[in-house]
Amino acid sequence: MRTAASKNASHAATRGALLHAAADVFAEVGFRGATVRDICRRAGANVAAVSYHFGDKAGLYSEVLAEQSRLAQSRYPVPTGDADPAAQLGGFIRSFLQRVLSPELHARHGRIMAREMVEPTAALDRLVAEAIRPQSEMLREIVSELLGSAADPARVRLCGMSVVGQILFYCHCRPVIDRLFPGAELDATGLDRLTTHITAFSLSGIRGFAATDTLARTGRPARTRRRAEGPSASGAAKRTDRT
Amino acid sequence: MRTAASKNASHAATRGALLHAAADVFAEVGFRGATVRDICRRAGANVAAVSYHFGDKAGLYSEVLAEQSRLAQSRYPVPTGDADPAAQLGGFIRSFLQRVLSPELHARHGRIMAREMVEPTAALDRLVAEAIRPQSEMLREIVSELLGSAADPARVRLCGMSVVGQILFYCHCRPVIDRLFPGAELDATGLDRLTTHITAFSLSGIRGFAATDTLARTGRPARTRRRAEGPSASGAAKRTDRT
DNA sequence: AACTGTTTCAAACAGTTGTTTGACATCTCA
DNA sequence: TGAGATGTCAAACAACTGTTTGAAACAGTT
Repeated sequence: MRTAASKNASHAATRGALLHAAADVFAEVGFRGATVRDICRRAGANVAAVSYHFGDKAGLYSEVLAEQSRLAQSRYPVPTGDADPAAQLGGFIRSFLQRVLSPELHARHGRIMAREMVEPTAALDRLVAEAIRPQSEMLREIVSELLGSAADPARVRLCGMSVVGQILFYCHCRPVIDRLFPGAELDATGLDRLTTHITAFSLSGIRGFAATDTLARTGRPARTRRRAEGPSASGAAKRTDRT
Repeated sequence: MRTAASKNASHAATRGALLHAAADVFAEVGFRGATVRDICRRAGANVAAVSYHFGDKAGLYSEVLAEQSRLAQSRYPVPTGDADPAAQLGGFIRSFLQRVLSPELHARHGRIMAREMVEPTAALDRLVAEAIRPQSEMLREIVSELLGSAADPARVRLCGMSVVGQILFYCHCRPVIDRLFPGAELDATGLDRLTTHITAFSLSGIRGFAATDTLARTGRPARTRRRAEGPSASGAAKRTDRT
């Protein structure tokens, strides 16, 4: 049997060093591109260490994914308060952006998550269950409040994805953005600008749908107040967006 | 010297078969995951064929990327007409969605592009120059018209990215979406619903910024007409969103 | 000191990778 | 027909992959 705590400090040490180095390597070149030799070299450990501590490369990756997810969540949690829905949405967007784009987290967490979403491994199911679905549920409640109680659940989902899509774009397409608009850094103030823009854009977008229900509740036909819009815009959307 | 056309039909034949098979394989497992042996097996060609026809694996990939980009562009071009800006935006969004999500193109073009954006190879520069930047410029002009002539160029850029972000989300995060909301297929009618939603959402979002300028032109202070919003919403955006 | 379980390590293993090689087949043009 | 270019092919090459092995180093207990 093992003697509780003191047995061997080196166990936790090399295990931690492996997780640390692996996060860097996986973020840089992805799961496939990463080699256990490279990871172990950076961690100052032997090649066999991965097999010993995590079973195999996939086990190490899965652990890195879970740890990065926890770390980002505790570093920038979604602020839960009794604020109005608009402020709640702003808080959700801000914390989300910080998790995937803040310089401290993008290099590892953001890039690893982006890769995992585009090119999923067996670890994605666990990630969805433990990290992504709870976030999705939070956003659903916020958008639902903004749209009004009578909102179509499908519309709530679509609006939620419109919000998240805007956020993740800067994470997933960073290489393209850097080439299209060089010099547009994403430091702290850049993140602030992004937060305010996406929040304002999304609030307008969501309220464009909410207007219908709001007016409906007052008994006034929604159509009379709508401005003329493009043919494929909300006019058409009202009839077709069902599921 | 080579004798023009008739020399060897097998040249173009195996070259085409390689491009065809390579597009499938690269879409399925990415550049790194693809093996030239697998590609050649599917193409019914010898292992040495890739080296002979394209120099190396990277050359083949670069050619696949360029060909897929041309193919998608010619299959679903952005409709250019003298329609009003709102309809133009709808057309842009529709064609973009079809290129990356329509069943015929998503399996190859959409997935390859998604991978290339998240995990770029040396071929990304060419792709940006030949395919992405022209699209970006088209969108810039549409959004610019919607926002009004006095619009801040940075705001135009941000709005454009908000639009594209919504679109690409369904392409990049498809594995996650399938797990979060199983059964939500993306057939032709699903694409229609998506088009109308994103168009309506974006028009509202963009017009939320345009309102300021519109009101400013009438000489009326913008603030007086604004509803109360979240602190991090458009109120803050007005002051901070500059670059 | 001897014993125990734990952790590290150099070395090796078996398999796959992209690419090259030189022989062979096929075709064009003189 | 024969010279020469062009395309295909099986085989081999060298490098790298994840993982395993058995011995050695280590720490704590008896």
